[in-house]
Amino acid sequence: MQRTRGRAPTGGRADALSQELIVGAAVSLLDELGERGLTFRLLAKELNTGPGALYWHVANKDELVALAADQVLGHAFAAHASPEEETGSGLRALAVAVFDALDQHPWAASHVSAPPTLANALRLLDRIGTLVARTGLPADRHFAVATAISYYITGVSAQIITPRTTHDATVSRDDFLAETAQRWEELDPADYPFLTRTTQHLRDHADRDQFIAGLDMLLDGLNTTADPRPPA
Amino acid sequence: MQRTRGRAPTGGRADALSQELIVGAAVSLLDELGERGLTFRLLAKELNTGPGALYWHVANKDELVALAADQVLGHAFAAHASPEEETGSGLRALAVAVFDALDQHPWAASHVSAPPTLANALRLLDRIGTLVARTGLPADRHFAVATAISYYITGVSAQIITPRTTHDATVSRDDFLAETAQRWEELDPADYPFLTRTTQHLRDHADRDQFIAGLDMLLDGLNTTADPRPPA
DNA sequence: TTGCTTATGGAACGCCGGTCCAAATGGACG
DNA sequence: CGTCCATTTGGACCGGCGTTCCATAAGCAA
Repeated sequence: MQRTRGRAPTGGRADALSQELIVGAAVSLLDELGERGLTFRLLAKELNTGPGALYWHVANKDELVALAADQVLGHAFAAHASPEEETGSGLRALAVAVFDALDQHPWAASHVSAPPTLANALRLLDRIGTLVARTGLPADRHFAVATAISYYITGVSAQIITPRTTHDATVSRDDFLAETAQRWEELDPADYPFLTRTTQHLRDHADRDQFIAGLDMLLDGLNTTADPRPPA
Repeated sequence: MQRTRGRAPTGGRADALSQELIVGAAVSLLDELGERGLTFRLLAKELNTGPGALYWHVANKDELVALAADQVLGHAFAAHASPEEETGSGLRALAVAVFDALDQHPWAASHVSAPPTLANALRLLDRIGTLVARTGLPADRHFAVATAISYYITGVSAQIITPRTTHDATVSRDDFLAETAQRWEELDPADYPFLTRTTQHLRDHADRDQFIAGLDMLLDGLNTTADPRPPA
């Protein structure tokens, strides 16, 4: 296997395989069929080759999916693009861009991991850290704060988005929420005082807004500790 | 399949199978071998039966793992136990209890999902909501805030804990961090100004403290919006 | 042309999740 | 105490998966 090395020294075949090509095709298949539907046999057929050839460019399925997820993470930077913004909303915009990217490729949400080793995951953490460093925060807290934000972005996105890949595709999100809400209503209010009271909010909530609501809480906490106490 | 119904009407066999028994054995096997190592064949052998019998009590592997993860979540309540505390540290203690429970069963971290349908996931969200409701927060924000905290707890725990299940068990966590730190050091500081600067923090950080650091940021954000502005 | 490295792709291996169904079990009823 | 029947069991089996193996092809250097 070549793995880490770059392209072939020169020309190569016209129909040459490459890791980028394989990962690209994998992303398409994952979008279409989900993680369970991605198969080395199917992927090979898609690329007019055999399963064995793929293993020359990719170690195994885990690595393939990880690379595919990292490529999706790259979409977020393409959409975001502008690193030169003021601190607060810079972090906010970056976070939302990541959420949106993962939202369009739900299978990827549960495969972006930390501490990052893949290219785009590295870029993400670095950008967050750079934005955090522009705050008034003492330097020795930069790492903890940056990773906390990074963990929030990828972890909470995964929590919100992943369920969509699990549920039967035949039942819509609204129907699923309505069902869940009804089940909550049938619980004993003595055991579940909160849930039985909040079913309407469950029905009405928008995933993206919830991600942002929590994000704003987190960033508010950041500002509280960043500025010792701003004038009232 | 019986699935949702309770026990057999009366006695039943001495060596009778049950969902609890199966899930309990599954947890042991998952602790020992991880998700990939859990097999219906192996589990059946462990319980002195055949794979077919298990499917009478459990729909499929996904459900089995979800039930097992929910049982692990239950451990957190056993450790926490005291719902009658003041608001701030009540949420904090509950969150940490969940993190610790998942920390001891890493395979479970990526399988606690929301919106909850399983027993202990429901209990968790309800407790969080109840504690949030004791804050001065307006009632129409309870749902968003409670789910944000719930998402943080399960999502960030998963981010922090899950990688441990992936890495080769032969290499220690410290070695892995050292390797990663070195790779970060070798990056171009022009492309990765933050990462190349913060490798020592990566080496030294404790996972549990990082979870708590982010949690405190989030809860600070909650207090900021809860109290309009406390006296200075 | 020759020899070697790089890359291919199809056959084969071992194992898995899941289904099927013949048989065993043990109360309910007479 | 014997018969019946719903419940539950468990082993054989199926299709398909990830991965490995290896005979072969394609490009490159001499």
